[in-house]
Amino acid sequence: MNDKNNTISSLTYDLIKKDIIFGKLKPSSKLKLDGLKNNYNASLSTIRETLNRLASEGFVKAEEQRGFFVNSFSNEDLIEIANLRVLLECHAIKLSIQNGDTNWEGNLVASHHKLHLLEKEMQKDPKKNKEEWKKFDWEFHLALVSNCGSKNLLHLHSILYDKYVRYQMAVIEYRGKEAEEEHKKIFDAALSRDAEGAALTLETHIVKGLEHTLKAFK
Amino acid sequence: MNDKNNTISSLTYDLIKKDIIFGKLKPSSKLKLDGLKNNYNASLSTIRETLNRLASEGFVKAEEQRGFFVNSFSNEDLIEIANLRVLLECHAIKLSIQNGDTNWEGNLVASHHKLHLLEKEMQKDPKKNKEEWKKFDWEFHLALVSNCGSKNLLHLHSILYDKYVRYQMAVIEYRGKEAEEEHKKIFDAALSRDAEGAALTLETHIVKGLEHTLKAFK
DNA sequence: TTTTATAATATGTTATAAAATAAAAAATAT
DNA sequence: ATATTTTTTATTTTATAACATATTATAAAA
Repeated sequence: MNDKNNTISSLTYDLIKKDIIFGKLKPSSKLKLDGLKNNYNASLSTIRETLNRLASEGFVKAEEQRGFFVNSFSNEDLIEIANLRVLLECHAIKLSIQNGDTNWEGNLVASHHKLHLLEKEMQKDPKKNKEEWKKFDWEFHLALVSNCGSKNLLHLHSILYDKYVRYQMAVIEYRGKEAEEEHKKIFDAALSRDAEGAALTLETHIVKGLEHTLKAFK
Repeated sequence: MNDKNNTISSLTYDLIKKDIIFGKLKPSSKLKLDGLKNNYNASLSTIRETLNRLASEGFVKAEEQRGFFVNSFSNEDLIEIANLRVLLECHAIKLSIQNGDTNWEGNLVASHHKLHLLEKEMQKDPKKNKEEWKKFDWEFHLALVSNCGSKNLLHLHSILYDKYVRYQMAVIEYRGKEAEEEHKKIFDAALSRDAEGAALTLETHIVKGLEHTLKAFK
């Protein structure tokens, strides 16, 4: 998401997207234009613009003449998203590590450190601060792939990440220590420029997360 | 693109997208709201909705307070798109072949046959009917991957295909006999359920197309 | 080159109308 | 009497137009 919101449109977009990802707007629920108009303080056209954008990214489903709905949850969808994330993110991390420079490395160290600190806190208080966790987890995963050299790839990846995380946010339990160790392993492999190793660990990381979320849904 | 256009919005979307892909709306050109409003017979809000959708798919670039532009061409962008297409389409074709059933096979035979007929015509008259060629080429490539079992993957693939083809459409020369033979090879491999072989030939097919387009741009 | 004035354009809201869908009520058949 | 269909009513989406404001682009002057 953009740091600055110069326009009401981009602000509304960020707000609604966030509310979808964090479950304030529930899966499958109807997004009534008039309601949104009031809740987000924007005009009808602005709301429609926003929903159209979110629909083409796949957070919202647009049914012609019937309106907009928050995209529903399903096991198949989650599995698809996780698999795609594996495909793209593992590809990207390999490229990124191969191209990696000092700047990239510095950024990576910083983001892992911040994530690590938060994860330690979360082991005391597991349901604390989902938003903050999402931010740091994202920044770490972004740092890993940021040097892949493909804007198109990074863009697709960021959307898939958000879709994946929406499912995670719907689950109560934090995966905890296990995920933390995986992060550390990926981090170490990346620093030692072990592209294959990093990609493999990243894959298990995502797949384990998938399994954890699937289990919680059943 | 949708078969039916129940709403002005979806019609306008199809028309503008088509005009971008086939170069009627030139890369980097400004998309003035008032102009589009008149050319596509839609209201301002409808035009803005459309452009927002196209922007989040990456056909249009939205610059806040400055308006909308047709996404520009660059070698890097084309290379990124081709590489992503390889990554996704080769992954999808392998899954699709593994899952392939009779229905899939029938559809594949039909679409390859139609493409083949058109390609023979195009060898006589190479710059004929780009739109039709795009349609049949798309239907063949879609048939190949259609059984991959992932809606999310198919959706991403369709967008990448369109982006890739936009570059191809900007090039005068048709690649001809070479591309035709590659299609045949992919087709044969798919029918004999040789997933790896099909994926490898598909990769060369896309990469050769990339090289051809890059050469034409220089 | 910088500043100022003007024109053009994008952004945003409101009001309004038409078309389609959804919900409720009435009528028909089982 | 219950279930199903049809009709009516209400709600909602889609679409346009008119309008106000803010920003950017252009041209002229300092």
